[in-house]
Amino acid sequence: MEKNIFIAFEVLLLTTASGRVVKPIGEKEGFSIYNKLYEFDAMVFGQMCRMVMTSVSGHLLNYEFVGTYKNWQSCSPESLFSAPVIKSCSPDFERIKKTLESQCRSCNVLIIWTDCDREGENIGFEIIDTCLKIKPNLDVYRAKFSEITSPSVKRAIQNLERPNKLISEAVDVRQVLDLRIGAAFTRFQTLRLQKVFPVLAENLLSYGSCQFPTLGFVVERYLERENFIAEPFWKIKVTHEMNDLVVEFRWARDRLYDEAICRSILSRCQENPIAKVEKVEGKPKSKWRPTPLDTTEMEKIASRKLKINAKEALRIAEKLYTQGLISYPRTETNIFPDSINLSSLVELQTKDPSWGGFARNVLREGPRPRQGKKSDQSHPPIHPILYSNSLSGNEARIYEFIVRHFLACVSKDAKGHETTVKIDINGEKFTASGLMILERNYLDVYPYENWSAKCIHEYKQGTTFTPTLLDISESETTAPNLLTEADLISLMEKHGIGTDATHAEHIEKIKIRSYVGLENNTYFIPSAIGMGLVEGYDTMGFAMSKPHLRAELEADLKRICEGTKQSNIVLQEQVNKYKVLFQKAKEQVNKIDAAMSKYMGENAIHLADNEDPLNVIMTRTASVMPCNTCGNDMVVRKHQETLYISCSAYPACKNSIWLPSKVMQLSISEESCETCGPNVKKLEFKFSPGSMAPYYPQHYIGCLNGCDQDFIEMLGVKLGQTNSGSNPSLATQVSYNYTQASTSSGYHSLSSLQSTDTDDTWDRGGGSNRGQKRLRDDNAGRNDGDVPCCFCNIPAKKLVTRKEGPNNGREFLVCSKNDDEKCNYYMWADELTDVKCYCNISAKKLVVRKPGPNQGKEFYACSKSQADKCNFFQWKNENAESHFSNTSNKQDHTRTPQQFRGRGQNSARGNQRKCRLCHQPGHTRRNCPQNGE
DNA sequence: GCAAGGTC
Repeated sequence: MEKNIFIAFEVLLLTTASGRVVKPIGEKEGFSIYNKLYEFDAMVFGQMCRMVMTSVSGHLLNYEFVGTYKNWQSCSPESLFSAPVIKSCSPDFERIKKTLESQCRSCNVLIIWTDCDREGENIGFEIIDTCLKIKPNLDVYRAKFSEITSPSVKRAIQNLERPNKLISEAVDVRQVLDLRIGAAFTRFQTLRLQKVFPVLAENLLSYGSCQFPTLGFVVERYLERENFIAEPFWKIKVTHEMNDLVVEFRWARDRLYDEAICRSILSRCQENPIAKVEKVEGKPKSKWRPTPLDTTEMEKIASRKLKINAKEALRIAEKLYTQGLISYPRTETNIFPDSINLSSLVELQTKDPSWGGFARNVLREGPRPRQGKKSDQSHPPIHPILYSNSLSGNEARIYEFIVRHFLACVSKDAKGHETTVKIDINGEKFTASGLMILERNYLDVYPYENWSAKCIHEYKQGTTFTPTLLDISESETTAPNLLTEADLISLMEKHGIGTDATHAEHIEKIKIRSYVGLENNTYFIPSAIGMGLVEGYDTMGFAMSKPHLRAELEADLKRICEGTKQSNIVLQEQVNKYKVLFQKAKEQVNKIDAAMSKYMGENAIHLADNEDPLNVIMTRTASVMPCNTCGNDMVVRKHQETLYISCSAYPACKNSIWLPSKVMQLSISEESCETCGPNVKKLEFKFSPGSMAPYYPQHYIGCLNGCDQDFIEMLGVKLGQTNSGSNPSLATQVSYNYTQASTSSGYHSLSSLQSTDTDDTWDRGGGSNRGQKRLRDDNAGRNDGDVPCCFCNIPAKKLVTRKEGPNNGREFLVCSKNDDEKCNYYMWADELTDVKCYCNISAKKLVVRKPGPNQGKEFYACSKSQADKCNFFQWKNENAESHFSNTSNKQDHTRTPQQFRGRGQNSARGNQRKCRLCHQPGHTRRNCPQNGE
């Protein structure tokens, strides 16, 4: 084998280069139980290669705000337009990422097989970025396929391309914009309206670039209907009754909106009310079978005909897909590729008592699919894969519909014969038509459509007859119907709002948010909240609820893909555009209040400026000065009783200035520092009595940017990293880095952590430790119990199990950070040991359970989860010196755990002996814990 | 507590 090729799929598929699904040489578990690994050999680049294949499940990484920007109360919504965002892996996807990281080590080439659309390209780059971090010299290719069939896969592997960064960048732009705009406007309108209308206190009033236009469609149709003025119109009605059959003729002028003219035409007809048959025409007429089924069509028909809403229909289809009964349900394709074996799929259905006979007929004639015009280049139309007769309820109904639709679209159009009769009554023309159905064909298997025959008399050209009725009829125009779910999906598709996979979600979202409701369980009607929001922004002159904002972005994204516009420029322009809209919306927020008030029938509470929740946040999160590390705002914060000034990008940036306990109050003054410039605000301090030198007043207004050296020294803030001020020696930033906080033993006392707020507990550093916050060494080893560090390398928190059961009362340790920041460290206190693993955390003690010579013997191993743990292993009664059975390798004995770890990585190249049984270093097969012999 | 996009 020359090369190892690592392929990553967006959805799982096992093929060889020839495209045949094969029995893999090896199937092994990755870290994620849902994303397996397969190994097989295939010919690539003219040589036989060992392929390792796995899948990811959609996006691996997600943009999110960091630190204080996640918190609604800690930053202004407006700051979200420029707040730092990071792309990170959510916990659910960590295992998939780990599989990629571990597998790519042994590969030379990476081939991306994600869907060949924009999102797929972006997912591809998430995989690439993940793997290149581990193995920078991987050669990366992109397989481009038009569908997942044997010839297409074969063609793709023989014509590998390079991944397209531009396409991926366009998706990044969309992601960042959706996040910034969605979060900023959601927080803005939620915070404001909850305060102004207490009745909304529990409502989340979200804004999103897809959900809002979706709401807009509903409101627009509702208003069209409300504002509709009916207009009367008149028609001339002609019927001809004979042998109990009434034939109705249509007027060639259809309708007239002027009664007088219509009546005068009628009078003329009545002067000589004889109908002359001018033409009788007969021609074949077909009713076309449906095109192969794509997602939106499935949702629309399910909603219209089965009365199962789009969200539920898609959920059921996904379930049928995971059961292997139908093909992938999220597809925009309505064309069957030539290579798909339709006969065998039809064959599977021949055993069914209801549609089996029809399927046999199709087989006899040979399946002939009617082809549509859409292709997503990835997935075939939705079709049954296996036969099932054991489903029930809506699952059975959706499955039956998919089967019937499939059989219908590969059968034949219905055929009929249409007769059209044209008559003349004293100069006015009328027509009537009849329909005879000759062959029902697909209609026999497709009850979701019908075709009615229409009878007509036998007329002969040149003959005459006297109409039974010749009169005028009056009607009026009717308002358009409210939108059904199927109408809404059609509008979303037409205007490019959402994707096939998300239409149903956006509709569901506006229902959950109480922006819309359903009338007669069928027609969408906007709620007071929905009306108020849309009209509020409309009165400002913004088309927030119209689809064209999204359409403009789509056009720009296309330019990025084509290389005619740079992604950073598009992002900047779009962010600026929405930021201006946001600022205007904030200025005119009263208009939203007024519109909401109008529809909700509630008075808006008038808020003074200092009561406006947005202003309150602004005051609290006002910038003291720019951070000298990252440029974001430094803001005043408080931890328990201790005031400090920290970078708003925490934890991405940990720059902070902790103030001593003698600072009792701190506020930002209106005044900027004359020396440091307009962006640096002076601070108003109030000190505890007698805590400062006599010449400092108890109230003092000063700058902490570095220009006021006397004050900084008096305050007791140690000088740290140089600020960007004029005098580098006057810097004030003190960086507290928890990872530096370990004592020599690596253990901290719980009591020392709890007392961090008192100034004396901390050694603010000096000399080589300048700028680093350290715990005093004498805190280690106190009687109240040493505690180990968690994965964040800060002392863990000890808790007691309260849940009833065998562990009730047992102590355990977890990360001491807040819920949204804490790591997943978990350890029983009674399993704590002094031994540290390669991760430099306390190892746990375990017992060999496997029967054999080692059964009952105790050993130490990494305490992290299976997915995260290192290779550390040590028998309990052997000291660190005996880790390695290779005694000639003396220098290893003095290595630190970190060095061992480095060594462990080298060992992949064969420098270090590993156990032949479990392939872990540090012991031999003879004393391996897995050795049951 | 926020978006939209993948997907299991």
